[in-house]
Amino acid sequence: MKVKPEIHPRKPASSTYFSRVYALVRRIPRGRVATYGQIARALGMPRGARTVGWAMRAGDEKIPWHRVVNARGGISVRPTPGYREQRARLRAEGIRFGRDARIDLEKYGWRKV
DNA sequence: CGAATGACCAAGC
DNA sequence: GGCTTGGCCATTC
Repeated sequence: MKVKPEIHPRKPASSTYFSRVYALVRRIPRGRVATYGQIARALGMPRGARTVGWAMRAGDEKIPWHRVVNARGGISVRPTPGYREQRARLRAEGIRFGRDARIDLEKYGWRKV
């Protein structure tokens, strides 16, 4: 049976790109959400959505990471406890989820970017 | 430097 | 509408 690799968080990113991602994520207003791809584009990486996801995973608790969702308006990170937490936080900000646990990006999407 | 990683995305069946 | 595939790209080892 396969040994599962531990989910040790890789070192918190201390790089400029991540910092830039964090800076942008911090600007997402309460009650709004942005997508990974949206943030990536805003930073000049139209195809670097995955990298944005990494920045989140690298984890800095000071940022409103819960306001970042995927392009379908859904929450990633499902098998983790973070999923419930993210959903709870968003709902606390007045964001409603559809039947498929999806957010209406037309309504709650952050357009500032 | 090469290989692996991953909280993504768009396109194709 | 859901599942699979390939591409993306910075960071890590």
